[in-house]
Amino acid sequence: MAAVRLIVARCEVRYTGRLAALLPEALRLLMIKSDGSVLVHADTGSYKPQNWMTPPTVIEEEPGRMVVRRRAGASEDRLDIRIVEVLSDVEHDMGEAAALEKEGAEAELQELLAETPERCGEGLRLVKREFPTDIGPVDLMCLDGEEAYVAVEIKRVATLEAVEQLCRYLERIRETPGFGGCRGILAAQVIKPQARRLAESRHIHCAEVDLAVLHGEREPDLTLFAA
Amino acid sequence: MAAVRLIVARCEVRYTGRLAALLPEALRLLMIKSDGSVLVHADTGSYKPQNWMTPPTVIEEEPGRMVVRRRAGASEDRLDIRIVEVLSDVEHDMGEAAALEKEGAEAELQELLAETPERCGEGLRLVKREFPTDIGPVDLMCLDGEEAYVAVEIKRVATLEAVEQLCRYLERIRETPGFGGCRGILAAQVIKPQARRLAESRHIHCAEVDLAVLHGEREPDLTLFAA
DNA sequence: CGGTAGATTTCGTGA
DNA sequence: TCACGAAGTCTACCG
Repeated sequence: MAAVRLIVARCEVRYTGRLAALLPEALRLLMIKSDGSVLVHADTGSYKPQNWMTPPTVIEEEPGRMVVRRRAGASEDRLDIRIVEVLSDVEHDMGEAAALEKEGAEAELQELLAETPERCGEGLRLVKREFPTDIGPVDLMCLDGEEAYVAVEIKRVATLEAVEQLCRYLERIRETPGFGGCRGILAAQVIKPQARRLAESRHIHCAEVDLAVLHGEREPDLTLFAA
Repeated sequence: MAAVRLIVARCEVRYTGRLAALLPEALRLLMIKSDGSVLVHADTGSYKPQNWMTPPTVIEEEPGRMVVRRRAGASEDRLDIRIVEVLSDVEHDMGEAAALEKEGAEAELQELLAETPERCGEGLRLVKREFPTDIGPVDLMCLDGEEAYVAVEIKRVATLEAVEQLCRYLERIRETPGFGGCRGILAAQVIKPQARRLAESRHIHCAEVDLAVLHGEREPDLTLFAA
């Protein structure tokens, strides 16, 4: 049954599991979803609940008290809600909800750069997307004008981590016969200054790419949502 | 005014900003908090809203439509909500909500290990917490029984990243006069197998620490929540 | 089920 | 304000 239950109550919420957390007594909003999720929201603190339990859960309810348990191996996670006063308690049937359609995440950036790899570096042409190594796939494997391999790591925002990730891959790739001279390129919409410095000190080229420009170069009717 | 407005409505939600996302028409729960946050929840998909806008926001409302805007430099983020049918629209005053008190996060682990550094390695004694390097502070700097420096990186869960973070620090520390022989130790409640392998291949010692044991060794009345 | 990487990450802290 | 690192991260994907 696809429904959401909303309770506005004065309550105290205690979480024990990976850590211990106490939410002192106050008016709060409890949201209980049909998949067993329990969210405790306040009137501020957007997006993230103050306290919560992700499914699968077992919910025990008695007057003045609600206990939400989650079984995941040895460590028992639980949410103890001590309810002092209930101001509202309603349930809404929600029916089916279609999935979210997204456009513009890293996956799309990779798609666009696979179409025009020269945006990452002059003369580049694509060899393979998701080029496999034994520790995971590199986003793009290309060849440059001098027939040398170039591994491209793509990020929406490139941080130090991205540089490290690319270096891990390069380490492995260069051990592969024929790939000894493989270069690395970090391509991202935004490259953080520290990431750029580390990349340059490791002889990794940085390419900041503009999504709008990339979009302008492809067929307009390929975009998900027309204007 | 500390209040939360809850709307159950059949609606379509479109986000444009860092990416474009479309949520097709369906029954959804809209939560509007007093700080301007707008959350769109479905009956499943716990914790995370399907669509949202973080404060500060400007909300325009007219029959059948709600537009939430956020100004942050050049890129205009906006949430367009086309409302077909409103099933419920209520507002709840929430009063003040005290902050969450936490215990058991990485900060506490660092505190406990600073008190008993020998838990990370035999004969260790603390020199300094948050020992500075030019790329950021190392969690603990210690001396071992042979008067050699040891840098300790503390994590709740240690992944590959943690190893690389520690390696970055060690690189810098060892360039400092007097610290040329500085060793590294990775201390965590949980060390992922791959992280352990990488650490060992880089001659970094791994120490899995038990929070309960550490707790048992300190003054009982220092704990946040008594039993 | 465990591990890795992405996220409109969000959130806090320190410079 | 900006940048970095933690998070009960959560979530999707791949083995």
